Amino acid sequence: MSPIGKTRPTGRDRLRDSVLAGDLSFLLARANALTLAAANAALAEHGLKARSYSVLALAADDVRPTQRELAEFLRLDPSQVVALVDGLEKRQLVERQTDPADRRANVLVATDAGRALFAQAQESARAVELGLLAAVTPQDHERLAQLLRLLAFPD
Amino acid sequence: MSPIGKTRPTGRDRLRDSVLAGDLSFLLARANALTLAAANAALAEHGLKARSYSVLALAADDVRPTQRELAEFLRLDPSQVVALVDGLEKRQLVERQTDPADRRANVLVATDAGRALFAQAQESARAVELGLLAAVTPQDHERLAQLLRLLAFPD
DNA sequence: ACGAATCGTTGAAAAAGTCAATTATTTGTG
DNA sequence: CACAAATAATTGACTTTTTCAACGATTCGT
Repeated sequence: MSPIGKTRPTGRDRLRDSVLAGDLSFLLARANALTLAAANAALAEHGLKARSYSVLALAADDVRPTQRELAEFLRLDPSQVVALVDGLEKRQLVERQTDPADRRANVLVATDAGRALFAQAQESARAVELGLLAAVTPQDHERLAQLLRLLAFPD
Repeated sequence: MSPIGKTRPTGRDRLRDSVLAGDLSFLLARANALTLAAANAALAEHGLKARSYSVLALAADDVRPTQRELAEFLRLDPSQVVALVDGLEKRQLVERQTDPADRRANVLVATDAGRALFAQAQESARAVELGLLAAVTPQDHERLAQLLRLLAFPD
């Protein structure tokens, strides 16, 4: 046995072996930062970012979300959703339709152009995701998604 | 069998059953947003946020990180680290020591007060984390951490 | 020894987030 | 029904965070 109980790792692993590196919040933040950067880079060629991609995805999926639902779902302030939708609507990718059931609310619907662009962007997004998950088996991928869902939707 | 192949869920689940909700990037972003908000709220009573907590954690752990290492590890711009360290140093929780091996670099070290505050803050952080993971078994907790590590440290 | 690279710092500019006020509409209650 | 309270979207002001280029000090490679 070594006479020293605990040896400090050297170089690259010094920080990775710290207490902080075991922290779930930290891992989540760092994983998210890397993933977000990769996604934004890939989506840029379609003139999208992760945010606008998310909005477009929901619109193209015929979810018909109101802006308020969007805000809650994406954890944004309603005023940020206004700007996001403005951008997509100006590009004619998406349309505001006043909800007939509640004329205060706007329901978001993708245009044909929006659906077409989303289909393309989705390809890029998928490719990025596969790249990031290169070290993860498909089973673990699904498992990870399940566990994250528990954190993302606590109720 | 129902004559309709696919039924749209109603109410709360409409968005949760969308394609986007299966997206790992999205789940990561939303889980991170909720976790970060909870952490910040809990750390506020110690005058910290997730960022400053992270820096303090590494300093208190005797990792002796340089500011550049901090920036890479926390995925921040070096200039943001300057501001972060300034704040902690003004409160005498942390000290800049010029690295004897490279006098361009500052190594971060926690003061006794910093270690004491960190110990307290760590309690709050742990409590929050447990709260968030109420629906997750300890085994799954560890599994989640492992999988996140793969995303957070791809190399 | 000397040019190129690196570390921390500064400051400016862009982007993102927060918040209160406003209008239009709906909901709940008498 | 009428009317007060609540809710959806929007706007504008304000703060915080992010991003970037430039700079002095120091180190590295040759």
